[in-house]
Amino acid sequence: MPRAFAHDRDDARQAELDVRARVGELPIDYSAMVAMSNVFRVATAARKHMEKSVLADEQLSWSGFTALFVLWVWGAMETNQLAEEVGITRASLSSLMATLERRGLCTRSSHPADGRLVTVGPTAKGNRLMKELFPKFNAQEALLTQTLTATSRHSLASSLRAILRTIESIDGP
Amino acid sequence: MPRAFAHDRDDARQAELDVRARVGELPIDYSAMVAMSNVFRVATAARKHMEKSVLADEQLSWSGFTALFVLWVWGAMETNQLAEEVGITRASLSSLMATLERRGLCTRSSHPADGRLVTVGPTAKGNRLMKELFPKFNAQEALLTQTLTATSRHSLASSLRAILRTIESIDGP
DNA sequence: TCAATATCATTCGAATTCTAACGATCGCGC
DNA sequence: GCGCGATCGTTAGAATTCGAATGATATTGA
Repeated sequence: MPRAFAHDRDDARQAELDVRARVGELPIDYSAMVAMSNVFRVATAARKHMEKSVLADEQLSWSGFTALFVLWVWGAMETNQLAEEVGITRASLSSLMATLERRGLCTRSSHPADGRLVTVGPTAKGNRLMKELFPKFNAQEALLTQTLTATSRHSLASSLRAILRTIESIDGP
Repeated sequence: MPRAFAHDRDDARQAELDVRARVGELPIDYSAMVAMSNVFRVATAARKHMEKSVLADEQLSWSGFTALFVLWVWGAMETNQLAEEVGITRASLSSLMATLERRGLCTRSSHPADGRLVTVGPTAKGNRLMKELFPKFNAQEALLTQTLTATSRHSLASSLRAILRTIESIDGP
């Protein structure tokens, strides 16, 4: 088990002591360090778990799944907006869409009024795939959070939303 | 603001309703969905924030920073262990170490007793860099969690550790 | 009207990561 | 001693991502 982002309480405390010993007298916010490092660690481990248990069978990348999910729930939108939803740059979305379009899961169509814009939408095949895939994905989400009470899950989500608000107030929407 | 992983309570509720409308009568665990999607979203946004505000100046990748931090705090170790700490494969660590070694931040030395093993350690330059960089990194962690109370941060970390335990019990250590 | 500026999607090259395959090395059984 | 399977770090090739540059289109201002 990694020590750097240990999840056992004793190991976490030991990690804090180790860092404290290394940093010296510099002022460090340890509760922020422990909270954020666990966010990163869980996200990495959970994403890898999802990719292997759900996405690998369908040869779908993480971003590909996210884009398809967004299009499945909210329908067609412009590439600019989809890129923000997925959390990648427009350049990355451009190549991602090329991949998804080649597999018949998405379509691109130019905006009738503004020739610069491109609208992206899901195909029937794409929507069918997500209707089959999302319940499997969600079942794994439920599995990973099975030891948390409903109250803990809501508290977790609430704290994370607060962090997200702070980030967006700093880096912009 | 993205709708898919909205952090405003009303938007989050609306997202849940939208998904509910799309999924139909299939049973979905919404508290798990909201909790996990916020983990992913915060991790992505926070990582990008850190890369731009702290790591970009030093031309350091996320994994490069993580590896250097681990070596700074716990000292030299074998590549196998370091790869697990950083959360990348041994193959990825191999090329990462080549980069860090070329910049004079790490050293590789073969194990005297076991010719297969390679021990990785930080250089003085690497340790100096981390001593300068980590306080800046931590200051940003504190900034991003500034709206959370100490109790909330500990609760957040505790819930995340519980998820981590579950993942490791499924996917192995 | 039309040139200058802005915005958009895309392309290009570099960096990072992964899986699979490889060669080297170790430990075990005979 | 000596194969044989296991383990290690590395390499090769593919996929994904990004920043910067590009070309097309729209908008603004003189």
